[in-house]
Amino acid sequence: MASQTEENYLKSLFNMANEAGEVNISELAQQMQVSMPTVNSMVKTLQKNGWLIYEKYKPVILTSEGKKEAALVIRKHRLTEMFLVNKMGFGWEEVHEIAEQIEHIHAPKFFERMDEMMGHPTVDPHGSPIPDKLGRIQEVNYSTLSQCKTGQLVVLAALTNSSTEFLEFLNSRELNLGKELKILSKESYDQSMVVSFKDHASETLSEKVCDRLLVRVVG
Amino acid sequence: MASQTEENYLKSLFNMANEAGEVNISELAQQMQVSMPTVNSMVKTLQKNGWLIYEKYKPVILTSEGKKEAALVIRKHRLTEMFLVNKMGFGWEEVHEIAEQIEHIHAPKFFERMDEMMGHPTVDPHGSPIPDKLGRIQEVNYSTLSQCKTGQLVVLAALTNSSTEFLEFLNSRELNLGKELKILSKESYDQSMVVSFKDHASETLSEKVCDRLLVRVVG
DNA sequence: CAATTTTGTTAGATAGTTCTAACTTTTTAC
DNA sequence: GTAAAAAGTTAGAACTATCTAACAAAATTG
Repeated sequence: MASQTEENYLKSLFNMANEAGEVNISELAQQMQVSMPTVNSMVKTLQKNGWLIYEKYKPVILTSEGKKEAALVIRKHRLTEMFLVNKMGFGWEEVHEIAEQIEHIHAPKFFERMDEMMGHPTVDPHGSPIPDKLGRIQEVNYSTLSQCKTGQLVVLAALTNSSTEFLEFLNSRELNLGKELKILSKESYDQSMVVSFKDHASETLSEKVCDRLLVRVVG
Repeated sequence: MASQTEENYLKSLFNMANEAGEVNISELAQQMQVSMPTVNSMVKTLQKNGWLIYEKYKPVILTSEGKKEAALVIRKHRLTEMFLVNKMGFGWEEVHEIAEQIEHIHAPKFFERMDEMMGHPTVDPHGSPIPDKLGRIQEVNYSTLSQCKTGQLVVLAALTNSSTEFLEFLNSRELNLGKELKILSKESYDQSMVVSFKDHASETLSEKVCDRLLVRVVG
């Protein structure tokens, strides 16, 4: 069984892996907010425990067991976030830090019960997919709002970034998942976009914001 | 802030303290399932951090800060147990191990929300009092069923032991908190008691069981 | 391609929590 | 009131997760 620290490394590795499934030591050190020697010794431990493959001066690669373990921690995290929002009344901007702790609880029944109570949700409050009990994650590919064209009708489905500040920004504009947006125009100078809500006035969104909004095109 | 290990020591110390508030090193070692040298070094740490008073070869005594810290961990434990039973449908025999982990979560809002959702409960599913936000614990003094006399009418209010096995025994007899029992007789040979339930046949309970049932006398 | 920068490794140290072995103090019991 | 038992302490070690300093390899860049 992975320690809490190991679980956090696995989670980061899972989230950072590129197409080749590789992650550099320095990237991981930055992500984990520890020094490179710390990562160096930890990847040796993780390799010893079978979670990843590591060779001197090479990027690390998760094994399939490592990926599964990581996905199961992410499952606990995302189920918890969903539970906190749907069953306990928290805002989507409040749940990350709490879930960051609860994801390390070893109590299968507890997470099973959450899952049942919510009717087996497939995404968390930020639209990220919840891996299944076997650690399989169903990838959905949304477009960023930036990639959409003027005139398109889209539904806000997920976020590429879920920082508290961004979530609070979205709250202030009443931009929540499921919101239908019509793209009125795109400013070629700064890539900002003007969108209208179903029943509201129109709103201008900066490129930075548009890059972080994942949408499903519906018309 | 106390570490998870420190919190566990404080909790045990709080629960084990006698009238004088004293706990021996060997008792604590047994309770915590570690060696005496481990306890010795940990009580030095706990003293350094202001949680208790310790002198060589003397029993240890919690400071008021130590008591408060312990009570707040116990509060989180008991609120969690109550939440698991009342809001998530767990049985009272299933919740201890889960609460044992969740009690170490640092997220005041999370426990506040549980407390609110349950309408500020004062006891946990086993009848133990839930300390308030300031760590104050309201002591109630029930009698054990053993101490009661033939003919008395009592209500099951709490337990002196909440082991899974005992709770499963109580489940098998449909003995839950709030149950009204009439004491029909007491066997002087082995101190076993015959009680009748409101709407059931009578049942014989051994001394061991009667010692572990805390009741409120109602008639 | 050689110099510099970036990335990664090794060595050695620290802090927390635990252990065993050996020793000391306190308590118990004849 | 001494001898044995129980309780407690010290010393020294291990393991996990971290650090800094120093060095080495790989990548970048003029």
